[in-house]
Amino acid sequence: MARTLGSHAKHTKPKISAIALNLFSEQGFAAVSMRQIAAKAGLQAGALYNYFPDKQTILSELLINHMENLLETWSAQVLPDKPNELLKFFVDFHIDYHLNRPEEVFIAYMELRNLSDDNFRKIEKLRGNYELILSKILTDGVKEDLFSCKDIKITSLAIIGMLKELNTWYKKDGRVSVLEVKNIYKEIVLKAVS
Amino acid sequence: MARTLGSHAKHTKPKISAIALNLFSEQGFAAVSMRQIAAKAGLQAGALYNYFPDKQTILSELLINHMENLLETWSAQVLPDKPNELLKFFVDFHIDYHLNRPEEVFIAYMELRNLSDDNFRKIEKLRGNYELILSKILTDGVKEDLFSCKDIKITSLAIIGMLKELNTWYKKDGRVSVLEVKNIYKEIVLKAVS
DNA sequence: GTTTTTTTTGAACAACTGTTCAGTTAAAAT
DNA sequence: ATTTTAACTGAACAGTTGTTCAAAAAAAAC
Repeated sequence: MARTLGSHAKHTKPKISAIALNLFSEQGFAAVSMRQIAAKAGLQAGALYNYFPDKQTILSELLINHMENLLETWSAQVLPDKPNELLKFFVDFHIDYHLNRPEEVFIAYMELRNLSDDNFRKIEKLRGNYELILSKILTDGVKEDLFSCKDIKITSLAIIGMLKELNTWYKKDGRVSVLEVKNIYKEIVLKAVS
Repeated sequence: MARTLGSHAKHTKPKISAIALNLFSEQGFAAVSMRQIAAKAGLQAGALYNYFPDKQTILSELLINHMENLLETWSAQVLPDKPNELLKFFVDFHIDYHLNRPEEVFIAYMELRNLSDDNFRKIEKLRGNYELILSKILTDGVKEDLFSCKDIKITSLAIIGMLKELNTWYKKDGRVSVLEVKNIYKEIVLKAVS
């Protein structure tokens, strides 16, 4: 056998990416083999190399796309201009975006060390941009005397860390709804910078 | 050759553990081989099996010891009894303990999925105990009208998440000292539950 | 209907994986 | 000084790893 019935490159690449995302998030990059990914896509391992030059690129594409998508989605939002409203908006946005993409979020901070130096720097830069969004909100709020905090950079990181933690325990059918969680977090964050 | 000059089991096991900790935290459990660990310890791979029944046990021992140690160290502290003082004490304690053990902390939440179900449950229970320490502080504080928060469980997780984030970016020779970081975090945490 | 292009196979490569164990030697016990 | 025990080697096992590539067949172009 060779080329299989109904094979189409345009469908195959996204399919491989989706399967890889799923497997990487379940078992970790190093524990997933090319044959495993190929099998789930109904292919032989060799066929993957038509779409990706190597295993690492499958991962780095997932991570870079995830971060770029996050930043683009934020840019497309219509933002309130009062810093305290904007901060609440940011918390809502972050929680919505991340709870809807648990697998991307998971690998985005689990598999960084499997990237080449180049790709690692790319991701770090994108991450920095995201942190800057929050830093800017805090800076504006402090200027207008709405917020107060000792160190804006550290506070940004602390808030993002707090929000990130959510992904490690939140279950959609759990004790509290997304709406409630968002309200609780908004209150905590607002008080934290008051 | 066989038994090597100056070989002593009592020194060897902790040495293996320390090397494994280092490699696991650098490259991830799945990416580290038994031969790699053995080589750094000046042994052949087979010798590791005198000390551990399998690879997974090296990891699970590290994780379980880390969590047990954390809880024991907390128990040995002399605690202030006012909830707001206790909360500050908790933040100081957590930051000190964790910044001094970056590798343990790293693998403790990176490598959970490589544990057997049994060992995973053990770790989850120990973790739950640690979260309970914070939950109890918050509960007492709320009772005495010193704190206010919508949901104690979620607030505990949020605070611990915030503190955990610290380990991902803090550098000892960075812009701020440990003391300053602790002060900033204490202020954020106290305001968050005010 | 024929040719070209795209997509995939399947075998092969050399290296590496966790684990077992008979044999060997250093250290401890006598 | 001899025996016993503890520590370790080195080879072997059966399997897996990422990656390459000539050959084959389906799809697209003509």
